[in-house]
Amino acid sequence: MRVLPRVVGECESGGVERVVDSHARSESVPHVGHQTVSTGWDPVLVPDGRGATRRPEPECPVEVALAAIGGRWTTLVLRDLMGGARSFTELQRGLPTLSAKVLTERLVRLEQRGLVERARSASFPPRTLYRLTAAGRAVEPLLVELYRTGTALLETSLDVSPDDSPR
Amino acid sequence: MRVLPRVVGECESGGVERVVDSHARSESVPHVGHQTVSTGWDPVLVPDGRGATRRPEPECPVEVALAAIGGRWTTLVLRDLMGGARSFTELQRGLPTLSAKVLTERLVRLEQRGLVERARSASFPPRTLYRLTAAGRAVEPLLVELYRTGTALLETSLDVSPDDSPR
DNA sequence: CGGCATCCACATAGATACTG
DNA sequence: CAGTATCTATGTGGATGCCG
Repeated sequence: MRVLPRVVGECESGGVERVVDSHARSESVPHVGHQTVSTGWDPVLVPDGRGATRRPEPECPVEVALAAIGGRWTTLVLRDLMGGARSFTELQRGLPTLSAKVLTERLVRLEQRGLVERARSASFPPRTLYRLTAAGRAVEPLLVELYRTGTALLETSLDVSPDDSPR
Repeated sequence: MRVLPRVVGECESGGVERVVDSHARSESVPHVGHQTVSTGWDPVLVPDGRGATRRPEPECPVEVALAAIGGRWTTLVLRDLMGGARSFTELQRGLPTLSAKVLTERLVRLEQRGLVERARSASFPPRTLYRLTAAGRAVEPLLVELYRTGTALLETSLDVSPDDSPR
């Protein structure tokens, strides 16, 4: 993904460029700090300097969001966790063809990113519950928007034919 | 993404399930047609049957949206095209480290999906212009939402450390 | 139950070189 | 200008099997 494939986004920090020949033309990207400054792009799309980048940068908000939901199955896991805490096995039951390996990977990543927290119960049988954190719940509007946009695309170009997406 | 990466989504059509043992428990996914029916998930996340799936299905709106923006560099290309029509070389100038091969791939996919249209001018020197279609413009709110969510994630979990996302 | 360790297959990104 | 053609490296998903 991928997704991602990873997927993509946009950023820019301070004076990171050293490979490109950038110092003779100040035409665009006027070395913005962090606030709303004219970047040459629509300010709705690029509200601050972190989006004014010429390549995929991990610190770019778009990249951060894509990384959070990126990877096959991830949005489905998030969807199921939006309904409340789930155990490993419950998640597997909800997604029967998802292998334990991939589910583990997804949960580890989501936990590393702070979207999910793991709670092991000391009782018997031992149970591990996964639940969304505040950060995890913060992606719900994004999932809704993905659904909405996908619906719009299906209505606009009603062909799409067999899929061959990168991720 | 890889956005991509592959990434993920959710769907369901008519009576597609034949692998799973589904006919003794009508607990969830009550064989919904297309309208708003109780699926066991939050109706905000799963407004219709296409989102009530147990695996990534290409017809699911979420998958469709992710496929549209999926793949490294794709959101950056879309961002630049949001500013108006661009030639191949102009796009390359805006994204200097993006190889011609990948840019070509992205543009072909975006065109196949109906998000971008190509216009060759008969004049000399020959110029090819890429511009967004109505469907392409329809993804702008999604890009905005990605930026917003990414910003929220950066504020919430201000660690994220070096990236190791799948896509 | 809740995973981890392997191995495999394939898709994709990137670099490089060439062309109508 | 606007791509195409290769080749390679890596990553990511899936299957299978084992373990505390």
